[in-house]
Amino acid sequence: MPEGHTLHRLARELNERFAGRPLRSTSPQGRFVSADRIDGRRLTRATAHGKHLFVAFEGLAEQVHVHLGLYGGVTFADGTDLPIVGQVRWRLDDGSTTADLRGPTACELLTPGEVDAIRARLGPDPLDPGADPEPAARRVARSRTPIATLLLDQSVVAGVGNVYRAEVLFRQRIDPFVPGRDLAPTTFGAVWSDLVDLMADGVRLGRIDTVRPEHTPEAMGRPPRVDDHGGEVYVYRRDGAPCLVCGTRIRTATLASRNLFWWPRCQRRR
DNA sequence: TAAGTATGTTAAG
DNA sequence: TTAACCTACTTAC
Repeated sequence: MPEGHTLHRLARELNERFAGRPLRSTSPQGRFVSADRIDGRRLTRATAHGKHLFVAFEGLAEQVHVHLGLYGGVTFADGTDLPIVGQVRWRLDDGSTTADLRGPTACELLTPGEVDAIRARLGPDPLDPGADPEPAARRVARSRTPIATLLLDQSVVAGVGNVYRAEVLFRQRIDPFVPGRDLAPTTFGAVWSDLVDLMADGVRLGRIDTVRPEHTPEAMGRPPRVDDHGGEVYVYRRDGAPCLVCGTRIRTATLASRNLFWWPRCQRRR
């Protein structure tokens, strides 16, 4: 379930559970070859930038870089020496809790220079309280690329994935195909501040909920919905269903090889 | 048993 | 633009 909120939540959980504690580090699957260089060290700090996680350890200049890709994830469980279930790339335990990482695109030990290089190619992150959205606004304002494509470009805004993209464009009533340069001057600012709120909710709740109180099934007098990905949303993967606002049907299309969901009737703003 | 799918990214053509 | 890669789970045959 990895959009930016998942990684920030994971960084927080690693800090809460493991910071300052010496950890056992192994690679049950054998594919994280540097796991033993971490074994026995104390975790000093886990940080997230967009969808990237960096984990630092005492006495080690390098940091572990993790990217979960499409379906990677970390599970925490009480106990140690637990049986290995499935493919576990990296296992950490502090003597009482075990964390297992499965299915990441990246799990590697990187030099400070390599870490800087990754961070340098990422845009501002709505989950970073000190982030400056101006560089992102400038990129959008100069681009002929559709706003829906720009929002998934991690060098423009870091951490937005396919769900937040579809949902923020619906909430702001923006036509996904409008070129960035054709958006009204205030529109990107509204997108950014909505992302700041939505993604902070995502970190807090551990799921993506985007439906405003006035549009919940209860408020609308409709039966409750269960979305397979676990959140309450307006458009993501609701193709064929009626729009929660106007009742017409959602459209779906492929844009830059990702599924896009939107309602043309509600999303006309530029 | 095989195929398809998923909140992602990179490299090859 | 396409294929490849990482894993688990569901659906089709």
